[in-house]
Amino acid sequence: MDLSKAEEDYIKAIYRLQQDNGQVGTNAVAQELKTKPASVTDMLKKLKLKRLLHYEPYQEFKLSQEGKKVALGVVRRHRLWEYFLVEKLRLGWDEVHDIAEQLEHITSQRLIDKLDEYLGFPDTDPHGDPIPDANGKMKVSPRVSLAQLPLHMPAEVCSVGSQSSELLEMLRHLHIKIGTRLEVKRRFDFDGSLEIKIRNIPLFVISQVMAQNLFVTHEH
Amino acid sequence: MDLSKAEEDYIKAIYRLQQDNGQVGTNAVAQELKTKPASVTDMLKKLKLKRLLHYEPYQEFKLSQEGKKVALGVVRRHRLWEYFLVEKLRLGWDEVHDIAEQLEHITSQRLIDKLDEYLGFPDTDPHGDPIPDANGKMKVSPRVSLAQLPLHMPAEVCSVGSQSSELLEMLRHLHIKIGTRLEVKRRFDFDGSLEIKIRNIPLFVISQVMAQNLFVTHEH
DNA sequence: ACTATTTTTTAGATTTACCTAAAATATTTT
DNA sequence: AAAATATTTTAGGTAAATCTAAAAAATAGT
Repeated sequence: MDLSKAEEDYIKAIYRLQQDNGQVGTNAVAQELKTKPASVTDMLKKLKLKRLLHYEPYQEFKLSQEGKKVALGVVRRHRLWEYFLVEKLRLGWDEVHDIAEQLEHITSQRLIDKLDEYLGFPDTDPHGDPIPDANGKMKVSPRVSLAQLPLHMPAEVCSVGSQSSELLEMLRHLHIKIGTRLEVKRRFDFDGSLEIKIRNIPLFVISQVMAQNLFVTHEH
Repeated sequence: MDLSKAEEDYIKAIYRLQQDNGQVGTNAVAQELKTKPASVTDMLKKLKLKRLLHYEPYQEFKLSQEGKKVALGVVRRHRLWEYFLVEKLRLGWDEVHDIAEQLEHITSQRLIDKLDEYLGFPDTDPHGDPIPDANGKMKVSPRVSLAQLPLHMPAEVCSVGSQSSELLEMLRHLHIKIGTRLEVKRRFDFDGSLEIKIRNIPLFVISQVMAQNLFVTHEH
């Protein structure tokens, strides 16, 4: 079955919303794709017809098994390309998302297999998100937001909560990237800000909003 | 100005036909793009409106200066990607054309600049065709078809006349690739076949059709 | 339980890139 | 030069993906 760019975009969006929020609505999908709810309804019908989606008018909808497989394929392509763009072409991690949005729609199994091999079968993309393997499996490592990390516990940044270039640009300014080791030294009750320590850098403060968008791993 | 995939495809096709045949017609374009002459007419009007094409009904048409620039951009992207697919991902030179047809439509100047740099600013693609640089300039090396090469003159294969996988597959079978050094030992009047000598390989014969599709350079 | 609000769907248009069939124009042949 | 043939264009239609505006259904508020 060959899908259009639009179909793939909808499936990917529905998948994302399903994972993050549990339930999905036409409004949410429309917002995600910068389109209108009426257009979403049209697409839902088409995806149902292609058996990629379970859907009845006015009811909850969710991806079918087949639909999930498609979504994972798109995510896999997107993240492999992002890895390529950052690690090989040396583009900044804040400028690769939009390019990967286009590359992800190129469907050649052979291309993706070779790319994966060329990159050394990476299992996370430059933002720390897991890359599904050829069978759709991905390593989901337990992660904790910085906002929940106990004080004085050494931890390592493993992913960011969003792809927005504003966030990524700010992180670059703060010298925080995937793999950065840090520790929370203090938590301010006033506004939830955290004081952070990174090796070789003086203590500094980040907002609660930022903390909620930074995920870390730590040795128990 | 942002162009659709269809518009880029038409411009590229018209450019190719212009170079190869001099004059172009709606029929030729239609055949090249596997579409119908009526559809070509529609597009010609649109391209004229965008000032990419000089066109009046029932008359010859040709790309404007601006149109040629667009065409060279598409060709540049196509050939850089082909180079990447063969030299980096190690795909066969007979399987990269279709993939590059898709990749060529991804328009991010930044992406292409970085790709070019990553590849080391190559000036020919895996089929020996010149890659336009960022300004649209390309090194056109004087090339002679094997059918015209004088007997016993050592020469080096520098490009092939078509991208068809049938041709490329046959060349692989014959151990001929870009850079292969060879010599024409004999020319048969009967059907224009040539007897070829390649170092380390016994003499063998190729057809006239094949000879016309192989281009070589030689020291005068 | 019944409004009020929000969400979702339908109905009807629009745009892009196609198509077929027929008309208009060019070109070639006799 | 007229007839026959080619090519190109017009006219009108289709499918995909979108839109707006209005109707239908679900959810929430009192």
